Amino acid sequence: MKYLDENRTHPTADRIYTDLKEKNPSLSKTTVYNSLDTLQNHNIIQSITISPSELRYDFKKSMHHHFLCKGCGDIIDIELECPNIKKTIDQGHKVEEVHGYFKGICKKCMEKQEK
Amino acid sequence: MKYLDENRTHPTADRIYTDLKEKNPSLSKTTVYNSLDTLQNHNIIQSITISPSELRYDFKKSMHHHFLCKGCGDIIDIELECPNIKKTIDQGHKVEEVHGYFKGICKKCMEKQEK
DNA sequence: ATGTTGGATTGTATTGATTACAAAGTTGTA
DNA sequence: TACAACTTTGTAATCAATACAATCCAACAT
Repeated sequence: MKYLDENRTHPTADRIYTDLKEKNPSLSKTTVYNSLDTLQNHNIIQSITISPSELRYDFKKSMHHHFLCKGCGDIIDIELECPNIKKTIDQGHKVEEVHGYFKGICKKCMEKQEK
Repeated sequence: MKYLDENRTHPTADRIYTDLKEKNPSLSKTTVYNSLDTLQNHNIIQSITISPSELRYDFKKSMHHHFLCKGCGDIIDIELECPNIKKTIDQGHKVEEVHGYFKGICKKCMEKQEK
């Protein structure tokens, strides 16, 4: 939990495992997955299915969107509310999570390309 | 392509494979993945990363959002434009794809629960 | 201090979607 | 028919995530 609070980079479970293992060599991958599950069940973090084949984890704060750069793979927070969940609720569905993802090329990569 | 046009259920690659194999028993899974890749590169279909561990495929039409039911696993189209991509563009990123996902319990499952 | 009990941690084995790749099949053209 | 380019197939490999049994550890009772 501390790690996710200090690393707002939407890391994968594997990244978390590798980084934490440095300080705590006995750490097992299962423990990482277990802890992530627990934190998720308590609504402290959320998992992000923005990139295929792996989950990203994010400290839960105010509703925001994510931008995945196809160039460098970074995920950038976009502070943005979704203004029209209403329509979904009107159709009779119960909305528990809202995810907004954009994909493209981030500012940094755009600038690199121009050189 | 025809299959996806006729089955707007956001199927997995495996579902497509199983269904098409009935009419064409020699079909290989690799062919399905290859074809999906090709269609995707030509911007005819899109892949949806709404559920962890598997990709869903969707015929590309006007921008719309998706609702994943945690009860039955169905994915429902929500006809909804995202009104504020602008903010992301303003920050200097180049937006190529927009994905809006809601998760919760769909109308059908809600009604079942009430019984 | 010793024993015991329940929950956390670990490591290994398994699953399942996707990709890699080489072999076999197919099509068009000269 | 013969050749080249492309598609399709099947098997093996990859890799994130899960299952599960064995081990560890802290708190508490004896």
